[in-house]
Amino acid sequence: MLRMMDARDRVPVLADVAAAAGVSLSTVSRVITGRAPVSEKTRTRVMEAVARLGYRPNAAAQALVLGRSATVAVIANNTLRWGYAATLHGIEEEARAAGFSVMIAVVESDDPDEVRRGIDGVWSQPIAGAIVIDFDAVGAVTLAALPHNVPVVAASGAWQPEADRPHAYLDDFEGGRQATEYLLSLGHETVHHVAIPSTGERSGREWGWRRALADAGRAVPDVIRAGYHPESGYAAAEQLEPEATAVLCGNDELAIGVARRLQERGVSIPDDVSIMGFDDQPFAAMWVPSLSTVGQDFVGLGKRTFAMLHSWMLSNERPAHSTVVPELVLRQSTATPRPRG
Amino acid sequence: MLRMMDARDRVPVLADVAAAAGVSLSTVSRVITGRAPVSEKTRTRVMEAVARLGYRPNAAAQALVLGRSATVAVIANNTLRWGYAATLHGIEEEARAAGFSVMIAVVESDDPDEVRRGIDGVWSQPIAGAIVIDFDAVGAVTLAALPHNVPVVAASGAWQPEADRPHAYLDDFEGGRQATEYLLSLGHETVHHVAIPSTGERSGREWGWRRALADAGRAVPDVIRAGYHPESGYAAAEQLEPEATAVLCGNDELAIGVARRLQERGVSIPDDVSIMGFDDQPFAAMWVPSLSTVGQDFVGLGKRTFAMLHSWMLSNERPAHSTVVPELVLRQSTATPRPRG
DNA sequence: CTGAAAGCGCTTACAG
DNA sequence: CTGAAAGCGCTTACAG
Repeated sequence: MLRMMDARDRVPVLADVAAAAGVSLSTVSRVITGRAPVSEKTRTRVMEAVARLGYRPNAAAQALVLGRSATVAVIANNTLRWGYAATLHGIEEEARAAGFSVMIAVVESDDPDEVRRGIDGVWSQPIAGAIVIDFDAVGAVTLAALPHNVPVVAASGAWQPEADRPHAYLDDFEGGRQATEYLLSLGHETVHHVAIPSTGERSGREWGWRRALADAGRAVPDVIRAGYHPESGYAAAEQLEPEATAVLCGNDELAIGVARRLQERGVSIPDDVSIMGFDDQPFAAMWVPSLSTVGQDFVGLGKRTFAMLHSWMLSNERPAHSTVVPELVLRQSTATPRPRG
Repeated sequence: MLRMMDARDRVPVLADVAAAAGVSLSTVSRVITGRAPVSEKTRTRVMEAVARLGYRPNAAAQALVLGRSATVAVIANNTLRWGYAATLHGIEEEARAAGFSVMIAVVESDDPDEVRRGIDGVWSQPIAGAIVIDFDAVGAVTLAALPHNVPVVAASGAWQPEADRPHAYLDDFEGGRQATEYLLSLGHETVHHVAIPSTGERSGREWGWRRALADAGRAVPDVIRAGYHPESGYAAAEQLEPEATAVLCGNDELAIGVARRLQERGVSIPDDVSIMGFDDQPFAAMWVPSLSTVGQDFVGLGKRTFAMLHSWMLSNERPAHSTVVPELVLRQSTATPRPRG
C-alpha cells in the first residue's frame, strides 16, 4: 500500500512536546539536554510526551543556537579506492560510536576553484571538526587552504615534518624501506619500483625504497610511474628492465597488473621475479601466487584520526601526531631469485 | 609556522556584510539567494563585501528558516564493500554536481534499536531527502522503518515487486539468469552456486540462477552459502561436489577464493571447472586466468538513484522505478568443459 | 528596488 | 525546580 507524504504529519517540535506534557519549553529542553535539574515527576511526563509524539530535536536549530553540531566532515579526493574507503570506514565507525554524524566532501582536483568550492560547501555547514584524507596532492592543497576556526586533523600515509595540523600517520616510508630491505635480504641485486601518484614529488613508499637501496649501496633503478589501477600496473610492466628480479609496487592493484603481464610472458613468480605489493587488500591472500605485501591498517588509521579529532573537540587541546608502522605480510610472490643461465 | 585557532577571527555573518556594504540584511539576502530584484550597483557593492569578508551563508540558519537543506543522507549497512562503495561514489558525484552535500549513516545490524538509532540520527538533521542502499537485509528493514516526510529512494540489486518506495535497480536476477544460461550453453550439465548473504531468503542473483536451471530442465544443486569475502569463497570450495564443472559465484571475491582453493587441489580453470564471478571488480580482468563475470554498474546505479531523488525533490512528483540489466563480461575463467575420463 | 519586522526551533541566562 | 524572554543567523512577506 502506498503511503504518500502528508503535510498533516507535521514533524513535532519542542512546543508540541511542551503542550502535550503541560510544561514550558525551557523544561522540555532541560529534560532533553540533561543539563539542568528537573524533578523526577516532570521528567517522566516529558519523556512520555517525547515518546508519544516521536519527537526528535531539530539539529539545525540546535546548531544555530549552540554554534556547533555533532557532525564532522571528511574531505577526500576519493571515497572508492581501497585506502580511502577503508579510512573513511574507520572514521565513520569511531564517529558513530561517539555520537557524531559524518558528512563527506569529495574534492576532485587541486584546481583552486574546485578546492574553494569544496571548502565553502563544508564550511557553510555547522561542523564540529573536519578530517582531511591526505594521501595525494589534492589532500595536501586542500589542507593548506582550510580555515582555522574549527579543529582539523589529517589522515596521512607519509610523515610530513612541516605539517601545521595534527596528523595521524601510516608510516609508509618505513613500509617501503622494510619491504625493500626484505627483498634485498633474499638475495636480489636491487629492487625496482612501480609507483602510485603521490602527495608531493614522491610518496613515502618511494622515499623508503630509495633509502633502503642507498643504505645498502645498491643501484637505484628509474622509477616507473603508474596510476592506481591494475591496468596501469599491467602497462607499467612493459617498462620494466629485463634484468629486474624484484619489484616493489606502490599498491596491490599495480602488483597484480605487473604480475599478470609478466606471467603472460612466461615469467614465473616468484622464481624469476619477486613481486611485492602495498596495502594488503582483501584479494591479496587469494592471488595465485598469493601476494606478499606491506600491510596497512587503514581502518585503524581512520579510527585513530577520529579519536584525535574527538579529543581535540572535547578538550580544546590540540592533539599530538600519531604514527603506526606497517607490517610486512610475507606470502608466495617473493623468494630468493633463481640463478639466471 | 603554527597558526592557532583564534576567537577574534569571528566568522562573518549576514549583518557584517550588510554593515560593510551599507545596506540592510534583506538586501544582502536577496543578492545571495538571487530570488528578488536588486539594482546592479547595490549587487556589486554587496558582492564585494561578501568577497572581502569571506562570507559564507550559515547552512544551519538557512535550514531552520527554509525547513530544508541541500543535504541528502545515504543510509547503508556498509561503505567499504565494493558494490556499496561504488554506489556511494556515484551518488556523491551526482549530488555534488547538483550542489548537494552528502551525509552518510551506517546501520550495522537489523536490530530494531540499532535501526532506530540510525534513523533518529539522520532524521534529526535538516535533510532534503535520503537514499537507502538496499543490498541486504539491513537495508530492507531500515527502508521499512523510515518516516515518510521526506523523499526516499532506494538503490537495490534485485527487483522488488512489493516495494513501496521508488527504487533504482541493478537487475541481478537477469544477471544471474544470463550467466547461468551462458554456462549451460558452453555444455555444462548444470551450474553450482556459491551465494552471498541476501536481502530476503535469496538474492536476485540466486533467483536468476534457479530460473535458468529450471527453464533448461537441469538439476538444481544445493546452494553453498558464503559471506562476502575471498576467504569465505575459499572455505566454500570445500563443499563443492567433485562433479561440479561450472560455478557461479555471488561476487568476484568469492570467485577468486573458490578458484584459488580449486587451483591448489590441481584443478585447472577453466579446463576442469569454469568459474564465473559477479560485479566485475577492478581486479577481475587481471586475475590469472582472467575472471568471467557479470558486469554491474554500481557507479551508474548511484547516479541514477540520486537523479531520481533529485527530480522528486524538485518536482514534488514521485519518480518511477528504474532498471538496468547487467552485462556479461566474458574472459578466460569460463569454457566448454573438458570431457572427464 | 529597499528596509523593518516577524519567525524558523532551539538553548540559556535571568527571575522567581 | 520552573517559566518568560532573548537571541542564534537567516528568509520572506509586508510596507514603502
